[in-house]
Amino acid sequence: MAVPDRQRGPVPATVQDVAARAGVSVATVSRALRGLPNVAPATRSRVLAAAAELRYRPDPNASRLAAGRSHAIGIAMPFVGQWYFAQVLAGVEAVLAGAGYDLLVYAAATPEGGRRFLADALPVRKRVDGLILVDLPLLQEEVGPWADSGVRLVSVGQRSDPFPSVGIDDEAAAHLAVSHLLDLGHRDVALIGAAPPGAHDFGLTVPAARQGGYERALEERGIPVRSELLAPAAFDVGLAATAMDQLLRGPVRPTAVFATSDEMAMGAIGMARSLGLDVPADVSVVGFDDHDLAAAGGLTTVRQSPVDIGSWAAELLLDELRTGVVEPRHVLAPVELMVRQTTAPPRTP
Amino acid sequence: MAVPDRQRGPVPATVQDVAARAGVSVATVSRALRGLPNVAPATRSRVLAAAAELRYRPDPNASRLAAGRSHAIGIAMPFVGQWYFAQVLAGVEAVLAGAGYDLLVYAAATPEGGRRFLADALPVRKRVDGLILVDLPLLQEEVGPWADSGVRLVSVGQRSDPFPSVGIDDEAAAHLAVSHLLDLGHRDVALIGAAPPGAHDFGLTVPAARQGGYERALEERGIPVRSELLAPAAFDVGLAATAMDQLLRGPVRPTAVFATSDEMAMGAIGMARSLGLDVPADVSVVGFDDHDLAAAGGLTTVRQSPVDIGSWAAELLLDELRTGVVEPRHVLAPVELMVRQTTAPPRTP
DNA sequence: ATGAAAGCGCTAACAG
DNA sequence: CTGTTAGCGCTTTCAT
Repeated sequence: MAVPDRQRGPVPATVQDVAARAGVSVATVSRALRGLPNVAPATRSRVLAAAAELRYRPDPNASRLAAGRSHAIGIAMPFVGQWYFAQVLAGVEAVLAGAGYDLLVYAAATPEGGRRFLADALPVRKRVDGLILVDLPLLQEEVGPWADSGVRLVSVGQRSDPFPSVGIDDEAAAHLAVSHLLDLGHRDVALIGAAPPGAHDFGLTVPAARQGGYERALEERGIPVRSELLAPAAFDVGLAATAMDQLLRGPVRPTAVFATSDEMAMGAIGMARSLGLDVPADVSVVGFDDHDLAAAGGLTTVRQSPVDIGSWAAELLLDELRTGVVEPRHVLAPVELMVRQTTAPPRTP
Repeated sequence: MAVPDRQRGPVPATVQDVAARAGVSVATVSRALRGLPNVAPATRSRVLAAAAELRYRPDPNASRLAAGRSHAIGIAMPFVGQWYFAQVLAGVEAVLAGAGYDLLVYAAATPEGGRRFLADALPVRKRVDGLILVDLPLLQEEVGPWADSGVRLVSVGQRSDPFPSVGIDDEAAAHLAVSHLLDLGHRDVALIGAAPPGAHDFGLTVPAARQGGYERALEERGIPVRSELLAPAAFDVGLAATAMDQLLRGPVRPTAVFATSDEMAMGAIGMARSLGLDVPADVSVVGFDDHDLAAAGGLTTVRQSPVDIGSWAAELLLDELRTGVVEPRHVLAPVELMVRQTTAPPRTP
């Protein structure tokens, strides 16, 4: 038996082989291939030619071990299957692929899972040079360990000072959405996606910020915030539908609803319609995100571009990795109100 | 200056440290920590204790280099942002995280990108032990190089013989959807998501298989397939809306439409409604996938569970990696017709 | 059951 | 500008 089952085919070439073929030392090969200075042009092209002929590919693990850098970055988030997260991931992936970095994905799945992940930097160190945290709340006491770990952090959405971040102004965006409803004449505006009790325990700020914008918009018009109109729904379509059902049967029936994600908005609209109500005639709904399906559904919403947000986060991280400089910038991504067909003035009684 | 900016904090412990602390050799530490046999129970617990005290974490790169295995798997797909792919990714991630494997993500973005990725196995070898190909068509001549590369392959959706795969029976699923429409009495049934000209050049079989099921259902009832009712839309919401627009204005106005993804179905429905038509009274629409938003939208569709498909693919791959045995199985995942509110009998004229 | 020692393939001083 | 030479931290024969 000549070869063990795996690993057939031509034995991969190593730096040694390339060096021999080019008639130089391995050090020169390493320099030439990585584009470092202090290599004579003629030598470099000889090395390049030899490498090409041998179809040489550096072993990433050997170089990671020797250099202490992985040329990989990680992205950690609550779920990979939800629209927003998948979009951010897409944006990150595109930038990293272009830069020749590997992308590792970590999903937290539950708040506890997120806590466990953030609580210990050791498992990821040496695996990635940097990490993008998407809507995962870093606690104050975890900052030090991560800073010491050598893993560069950038956060998306949820901010994690003192690390750089990319995201939108959630408070202002929510204010924009709710003001649109108020401008139309609504006064009984419900919030689907309110900050749930306990969210603060996990340090989540996004739901709270959006609720803050909702409250400010109401208060600016002298409309009191009523807890009966506040429904948490954990960014889940089904829970949003249930919440809508209860709101519509509740003591004060809202004439309009602000859902803090388009997925929740669609769940709410579906419920309203299955209850025989017309949207927007009977109840207006404004969402958040501008989901790929929002336009098709005629959904009025606040648009953000998670793909861009992901791209910027990746670029921020790559910059930091390349320059070594940590600029604790906070990039604010734009939002825009997209008025479509799910909002209208309240029915005049 | 005591320490270089990066890499502060306690210097990470190595096997050497653990060995010293436990009073054994590094070889024994290595064996004990990995649960290999031939380690006295007492010794093992001493090593475990020492490792815990030192907060030891093996350096993945060193072990990859020495052992020649990465304990990482990759997933390659056309897009990470689309619902189906994001779900598959979620399923894969969950299984791998549980198994302690790293997950690397590669997106092809274009057919050409996919071709380039598949054309050369070298870049991923040593990075991952296995690779899950989602709807990426491997050409015959690429099989050998991948088999030789040592990277284990499993495909999802699009099949890549002789490698194992997980997926649904696209032909049968489409047949199910279209038969539902025919059972309702429709005869002019359009297909949004037809195999585009050129798809075959890339070896894509999924659109063709779904179209095959559509055609068979019609033929079984003696209904001729008319090319005017066949519209490609590249799994894109906007293109589907455009296609719907043209179909509804075309020579033979369909009374029903089968869209090969829910996203396309929703685009089509949105267009129909904005044209003042009622769904399903004026035109029935059946989708494909059972997207998270399908139920909320009352969309009739063929359900599949991409999360499960991803999980199974990951498990297949892990089995193969652990046992070394390649069982060229083809796992067929279930589908189910979900009849909701977007389909009804054609209006009787 | 345990230890000694030889690498895995590459990078990074340090010389020259 | 180029070569020599240590390692990086772990796994794995081969002894014992």
